[in-house]
Amino acid sequence: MHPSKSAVTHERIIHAAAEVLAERGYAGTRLSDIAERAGIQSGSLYYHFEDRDDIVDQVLQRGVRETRRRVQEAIDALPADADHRRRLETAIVAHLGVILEFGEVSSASLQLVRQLPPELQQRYRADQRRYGEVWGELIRAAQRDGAIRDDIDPVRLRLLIIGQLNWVAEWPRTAVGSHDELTREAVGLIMDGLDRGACR
Amino acid sequence: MHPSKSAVTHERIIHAAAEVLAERGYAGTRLSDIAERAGIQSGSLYYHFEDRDDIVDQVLQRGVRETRRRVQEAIDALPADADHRRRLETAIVAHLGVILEFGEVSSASLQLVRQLPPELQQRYRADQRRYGEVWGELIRAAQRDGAIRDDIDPVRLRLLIIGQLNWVAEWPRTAVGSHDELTREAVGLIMDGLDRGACR
DNA sequence: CCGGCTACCTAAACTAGATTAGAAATTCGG
DNA sequence: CCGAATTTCTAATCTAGTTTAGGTAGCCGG
Repeated sequence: MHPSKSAVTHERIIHAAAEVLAERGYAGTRLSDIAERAGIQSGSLYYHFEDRDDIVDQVLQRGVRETRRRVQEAIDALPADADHRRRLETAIVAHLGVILEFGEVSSASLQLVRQLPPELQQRYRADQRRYGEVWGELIRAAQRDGAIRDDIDPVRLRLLIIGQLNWVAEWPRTAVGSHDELTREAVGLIMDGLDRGACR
Repeated sequence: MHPSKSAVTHERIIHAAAEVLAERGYAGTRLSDIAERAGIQSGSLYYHFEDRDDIVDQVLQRGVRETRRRVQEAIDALPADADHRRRLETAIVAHLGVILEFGEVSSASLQLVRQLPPELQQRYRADQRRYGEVWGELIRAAQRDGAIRDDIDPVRLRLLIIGQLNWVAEWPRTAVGSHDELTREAVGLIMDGLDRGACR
């Protein structure tokens, strides 16, 4: 089965919308902008989507879900006996990977929440919470077994880490540089900050 | 001299606008919302400001400048012989302090840049760069003297740290908790991550 | 108590953008 | 190549929000 023409266009629209959302914010995103980047007329968007919010909704949903999927996958791919620090490090690399790869989409979905009308916001928070849980597990387990310092509230620790990674999506492209190098640096900064007393 | 009535209102508007901006983003910020929170009629805004963008501009400008001022002040207040780590730590505390205290304004000014029309964006970037320089100095000096690890590019290091702090403005209020505690935790996380090899 | 200045209000004009209805074009199985 | 289904376009409508123009109320020095 070939992807129907409609499916292809649908995809193109989602991608275009993600870019515009990241650039302009929720309210600043005009259908005409999306349409232009997708190479169609703005009226034509209504063939593929209910309305403006439907587009936004799908973009955001895809953002979190994709991120969660990738992080979960990366963790599951570890050998069963991988220790806590290794698991955390893997999650960090995966999360940052998504941000670097899908800068627009992920930063859009991460950062736009507050701007959304309550209706959209609510549906979206559920997904976000589910993703937070993945990290919550990792961190609590690591603290419980003494693999990382436990003098930081686990929730705040999660937010501090994820926030640091998320902000990378805001960087000017020139600062990002090599993805590998940045990843190495970010992991180093975070992990050594997690190290509790012990020397390397 | 008493602050003129106009000055007071002006202030109230700026504050109201900052809140709305943080909530709704640049394009989502309606004059009517600002007016409502400031307790006046939306047409009356034009007595105090040129136009919509003028309001936005002043909010953002105040955001960065106030942040820079406070951080700079905190550093200058240190004894002349304070070491590099102490200086960095002070900057972190000060920056986070602004975010916690002026959540709306600072998060607005930090996060909205990309959404702005080019005109506003440019004027704003200049201020932001100047603030970046304050940190740039601190970090480069610390690395030069071996006070912190130098295997992370100084620019990226600055962005990683500031970004982590900035994201706190995005947190749900419930997660923030005690300001002192959060500050302690954040400083700990960052500083120990900066420590290279040495044991505590 | 008057005139003028400051701070604000009201309502109407203007504009940009979302949405809709219906027509045109494209695709594709037969 | 035909015609139905799919996909896209066009132009008009509707709405929300910014801006403008002109008016009004309070305040203050004389």
